[in-house]
Amino acid sequence: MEKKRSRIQIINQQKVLEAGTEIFAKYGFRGATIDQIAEVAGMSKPNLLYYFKNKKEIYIGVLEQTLNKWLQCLMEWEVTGTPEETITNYIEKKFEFSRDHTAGSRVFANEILEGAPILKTLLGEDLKRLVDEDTRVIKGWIKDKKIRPIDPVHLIFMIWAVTQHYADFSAQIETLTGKTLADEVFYKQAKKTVTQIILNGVLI
Amino acid sequence: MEKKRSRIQIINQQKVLEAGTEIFAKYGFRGATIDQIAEVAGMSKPNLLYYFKNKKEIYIGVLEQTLNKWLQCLMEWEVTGTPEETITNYIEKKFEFSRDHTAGSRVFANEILEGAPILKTLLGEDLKRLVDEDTRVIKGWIKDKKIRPIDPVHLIFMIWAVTQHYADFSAQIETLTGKTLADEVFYKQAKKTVTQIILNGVLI
DNA sequence: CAAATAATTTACCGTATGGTAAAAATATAC
DNA sequence: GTATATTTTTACCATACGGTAAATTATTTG
Repeated sequence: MEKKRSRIQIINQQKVLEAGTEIFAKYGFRGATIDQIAEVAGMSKPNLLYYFKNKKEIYIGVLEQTLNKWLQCLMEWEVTGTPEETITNYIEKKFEFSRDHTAGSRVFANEILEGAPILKTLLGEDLKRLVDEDTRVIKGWIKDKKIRPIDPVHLIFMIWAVTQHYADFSAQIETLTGKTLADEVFYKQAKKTVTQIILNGVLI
Repeated sequence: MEKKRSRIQIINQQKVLEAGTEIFAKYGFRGATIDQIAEVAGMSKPNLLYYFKNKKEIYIGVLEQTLNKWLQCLMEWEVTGTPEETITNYIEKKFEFSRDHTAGSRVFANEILEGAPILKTLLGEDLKRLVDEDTRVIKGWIKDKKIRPIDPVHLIFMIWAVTQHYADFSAQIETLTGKTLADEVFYKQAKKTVTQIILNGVLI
């Protein structure tokens, strides 16, 4: 039975999770230090450790929060429309996520680069279910000859890859174009081009 | 004037670079330790530091080697053929790179996640030139109405994103599909699907 | 084979980092 | 306002880590 969290607890735990997201995004679990996180969170290290008993707990908290947001984003799409509407909406949602949760996206990337030691199980369960569901929908479209016969799983990976790329590789993108997803015009142009290519790529 | 390197020097420096690639791929610069690299390289830490004067030198060595391979891969495409041939060949080259240089690809990803502190300059010079060149070629195709009018730079990012994804996120892909690019059938299927979607996406 | 050079090991050092104990300060409940 | 519980700070500790010095062993060169 969890004791109910005080007002200060709620505020400070959230502060730590946000600071943790920022630091883990840059340096991964091993590379991040509690001192860095504490500094960003605006509190002393022992004070931080009063809220999270060790580094791993902060990390798990950050991962959980991020994964939940991501899964929610993946679930939010409407399957009722045409393939064109559905795919457009799906890409839009993922682009929004990359723009609005850039740091979280990178924490995720770092975790997977380290071999997904913490997330592996969750990915194999929750995410697998979502992928299987999406795959079924796409296979239905193919059967009904609404889209070309492509391998669903690779289409899904393509969309994830591209949208994630704009978040994770924004340092590279910024160096090459001078822009990031924070730039409204660039954002729209990226989304439009990607949507266009994928739609033309799969629609008959 | 550099003294010429001995046989043992050449072998051991290469061993260190390979070990470094493996470790930096997983943990990034900050998260990697010299001890880990030394262990993988099969030598003691002081022995390793006889060949590279500090951690950063190993890292720079690894980055240089990887970037050179990547730039070479990007330069190797033939622009003389049709857009269809050229794009197919380009995607193929990038897929090959992801499969054959998975660890290097991840070192690169980690560096960019950390904000590309070392690579920023090089990306802004060498890579920028390549992108500008590719952009010009693609713009030519658009002008000649050989492909649809899409934003060249986002097409390039799409191809990079997808191919890189199979290297960087293979832990996730493996959890979801049970396969990696090392699996011949999976490799061909991924390449085929991606090529198909992109070609249909851009060709008129 | 001996001298010179290169490679490797052993034994360290200072700092950074994860984490703790206990006191001090602050907020909350009565 | 006082007692209680919560929060924060101060002062630490042990270990991990980056790096060095010097002695030892192996290799090359004449």
